Amino acid sequence: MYDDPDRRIRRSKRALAAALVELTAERPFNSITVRDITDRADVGYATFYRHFNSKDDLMLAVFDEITSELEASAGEQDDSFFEQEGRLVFEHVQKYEGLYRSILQSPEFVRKLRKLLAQRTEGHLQQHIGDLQDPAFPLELAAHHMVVSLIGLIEWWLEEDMALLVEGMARIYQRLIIQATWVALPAQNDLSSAGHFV
Amino acid sequence: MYDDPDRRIRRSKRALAAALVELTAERPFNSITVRDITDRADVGYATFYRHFNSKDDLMLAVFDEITSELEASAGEQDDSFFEQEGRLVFEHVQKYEGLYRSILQSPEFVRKLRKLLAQRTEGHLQQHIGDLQDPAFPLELAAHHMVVSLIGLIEWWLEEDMALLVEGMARIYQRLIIQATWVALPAQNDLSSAGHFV
DNA sequence: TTCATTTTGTACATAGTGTATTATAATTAA
DNA sequence: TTAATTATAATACACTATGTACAAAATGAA
Repeated sequence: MYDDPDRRIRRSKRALAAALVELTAERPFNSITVRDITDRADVGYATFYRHFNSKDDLMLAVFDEITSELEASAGEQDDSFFEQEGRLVFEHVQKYEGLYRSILQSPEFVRKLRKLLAQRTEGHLQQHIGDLQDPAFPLELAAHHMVVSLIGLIEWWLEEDMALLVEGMARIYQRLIIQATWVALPAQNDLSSAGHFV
Repeated sequence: MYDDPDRRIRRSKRALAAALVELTAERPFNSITVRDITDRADVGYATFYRHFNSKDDLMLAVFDEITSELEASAGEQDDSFFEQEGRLVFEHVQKYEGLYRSILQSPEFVRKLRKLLAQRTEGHLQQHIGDLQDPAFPLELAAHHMVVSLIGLIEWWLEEDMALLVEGMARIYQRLIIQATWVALPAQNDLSSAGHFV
């Protein structure tokens, strides 16, 4: 995003992104106009449209920026993926609170976040489970459930102004979502086989 | 909503509500304007604003209308609440598919739907569990989780164009959400005590 | 320094919202 | 049935926001 050879372009994009982050920390995403962003960034109104197609487009770029950071830290973990994931995610939320609050208000971004997480989650489930699929309970649905629940947990945490510690949320996540989903999977519905998850 | 003494008011409101339901079955809620609704309802543009403050306000009224129907059927059940709930909800979704698709696109209505369901769910949990609360895992969070997951399940079902039967979804709901959440609750984390839920 | 490109400021077309007005029509209450 | 009341339709209007167009000025790359 900020890798253009022309310094003016880098400067404009950076200013617009920073302005959006600032504004989303102050008030709801819906209430922010393109003019608000360009004013805050101290950039001409038309300049915005040279680099981004819409307000959502800018948000998407910012979103990609910060999620790649989460992806990177999650990528370092490997077989201990599910144990670490909760902590990493809640730390990330804590760091980018305002942005998460905005993103979670916009169905489009929630969809994007879901897709990102669901893809990873299904892969990891497949890896742990093998091919013991039940057509009455697709693995894809299990992954979807885990992701939706995680996002729900994040929303609840933010609504409660992050009263619980990251570690507490990670533990609840582990128990209520990871472990619970594992147990509910048709092929291995006893705790003893839960392996990594318990 | 339709209980005004003046027949003209009833007629206008009914026409506007029906038009919204029709339009939401055809295309996304966001893309529908007030003018679209009044055109479809064959009602004057300004008339809309005599009865509703906004497009959302109308949707809210329609939403209240159909959820009261769900509430009524759920109210008939009592101690077998959690067993029946899944089937009732998925039947309701099937009946009002277009409306659910619209509602689930709007964060505001999702919030309202959540509140409605969460309140009921927390009450039922309390009733089954008593006062064995753990501050590290509030009952309110368990209820929130159940509701968010249920809505997530509905969304997945709609995305898959309701390929699974109502009964199948109800069974998955029972297993993946009701039973799983019960097991994850701190005080009774063994299957044998699950009582109603297993 | 030169020259290509970006930026700026502004104007404009478009689209949607919500309010106001007024003649007309429907409804209620008497 | 009639009179008073009230809703409706049609339209105009102010307002807000979006996204595009264009010429002049500023800036950066070479």
